[in-house]
Amino acid sequence: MPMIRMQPVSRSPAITRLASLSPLRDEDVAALENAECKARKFQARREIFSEGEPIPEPRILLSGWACRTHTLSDGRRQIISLILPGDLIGMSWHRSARATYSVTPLTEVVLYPAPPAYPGTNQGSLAEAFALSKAQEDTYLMRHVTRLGRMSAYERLADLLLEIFGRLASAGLTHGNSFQMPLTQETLADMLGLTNVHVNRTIQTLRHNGVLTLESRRVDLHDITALAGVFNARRTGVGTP
Amino acid sequence: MPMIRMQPVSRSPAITRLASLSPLRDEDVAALENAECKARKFQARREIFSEGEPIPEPRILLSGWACRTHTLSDGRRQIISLILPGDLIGMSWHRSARATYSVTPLTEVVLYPAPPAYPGTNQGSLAEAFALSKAQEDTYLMRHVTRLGRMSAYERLADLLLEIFGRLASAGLTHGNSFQMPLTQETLADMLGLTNVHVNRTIQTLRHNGVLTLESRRVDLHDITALAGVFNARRTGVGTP
DNA sequence: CGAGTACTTGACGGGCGTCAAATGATGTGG
DNA sequence: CCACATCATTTGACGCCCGTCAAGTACTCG
Repeated sequence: MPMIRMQPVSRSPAITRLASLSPLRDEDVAALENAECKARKFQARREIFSEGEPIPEPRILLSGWACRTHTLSDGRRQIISLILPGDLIGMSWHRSARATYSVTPLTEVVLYPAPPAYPGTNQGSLAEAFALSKAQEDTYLMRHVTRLGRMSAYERLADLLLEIFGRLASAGLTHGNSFQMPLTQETLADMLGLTNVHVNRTIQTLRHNGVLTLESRRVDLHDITALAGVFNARRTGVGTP
Repeated sequence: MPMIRMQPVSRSPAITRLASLSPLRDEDVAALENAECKARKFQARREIFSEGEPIPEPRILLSGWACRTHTLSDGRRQIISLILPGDLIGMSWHRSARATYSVTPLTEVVLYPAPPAYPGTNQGSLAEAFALSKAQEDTYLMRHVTRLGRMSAYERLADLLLEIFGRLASAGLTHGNSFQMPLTQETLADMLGLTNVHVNRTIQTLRHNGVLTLESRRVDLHDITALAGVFNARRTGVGTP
């Protein structure tokens, strides 16, 4: 039998995820793997950079989970977006702009500098992957707005878990219908605009309805296609109903 | 007395706003004014483009108000962001990406093509203004998430009006503490994740508390500095409290 | 002048916040 | 290896903010 050329299984989740956006050339993969020697580790809850500071050089999240947060003067905290392996940190439209959010690891994380393939400079496949990653990020942010503005607690949680599942799947971090989720219920509450108590009750309901299993930081979504159907956006495009 | 060189008062709000981001050279202003001959008018509520469609060429909003919206399959509608004079429409990280939102005029609007000064290609002041505009847009989107996730109806409304005031001010569209706001209470509700009924009650309370006057589409914020103080973000940057 | 749209107000109910406490998990030091 | 502190999860009681339903009042426009 002839040998079949396969994706190396050793490829990191971060690279898997970027390659899912735009098929990477060997040189791109090499550039990414090269940069990994400059990887740096950050502890959970120790802010990587904070609101008001200049945004540091663009980096890629190699492993672990992080988030962008915004905190009001009285301490209320809102998680703006999740940052998962393969996501970009600190790549913005304007280099010298100051951060209007903080980036905080939710677990121990490893970051490394993004190879210089900024979108627009050339049209290599890595630049394309970066551009698509940012475009996707915008989309998730907008979905998050809809989630917070127009969904019930029950829907918010289900919708968020679906998003996380999809994102982790593109990094090869899911197994069947399940994945590891290192978020406390308090963190989920800060994402979803709820309290930890109500997140807990909502999880109970989801469990009771057979939608998911959630134990020891592992989520199993029992019927992903059914769930996904519930949240499909209308695509009519004929003005307000 | 010697003549003093002044900004031409005839400058459009859109150009005023872009110039506030990065001081524009005469040639940039000329390019913008040139493009105005290709301006096109859109009626209120007639979608400019819709979710799922490819994003058309980048344009600038010259006059009127528009918004990005997302509609769930059961008709619930969320306004993702406001688009005001001088804002960019359809400029994204990835040209070929499809829209995950619709753009709808809230009033009659006039758009015209953005001169080809895409961020990154050159570092002219117009490209800088565009990049800063997009960065600002991201910031507003993130503030919107915090608003929806962590603020009461009363705070959401006050905070939104403050944002609108600031944005209109940079376009020269405010007069003292007041501005024209062509939004119905239903539209405000769709922005703030509330119902029109509750928006109405909340406005009553704001009026009663002497925070604002709002009649015949004109808003007057009575104490802007006091209001702004309430919503200042904490800037400690020393981890979670 | 009638129809449509936006604003206003009331009554009522439910989803979610708040407060409090119990139980379980995790980790740390002696 | 166990005592103990800390943190996360769970559950209950209670109340308020905001949604829902409904009706009535302005305002605009053909």
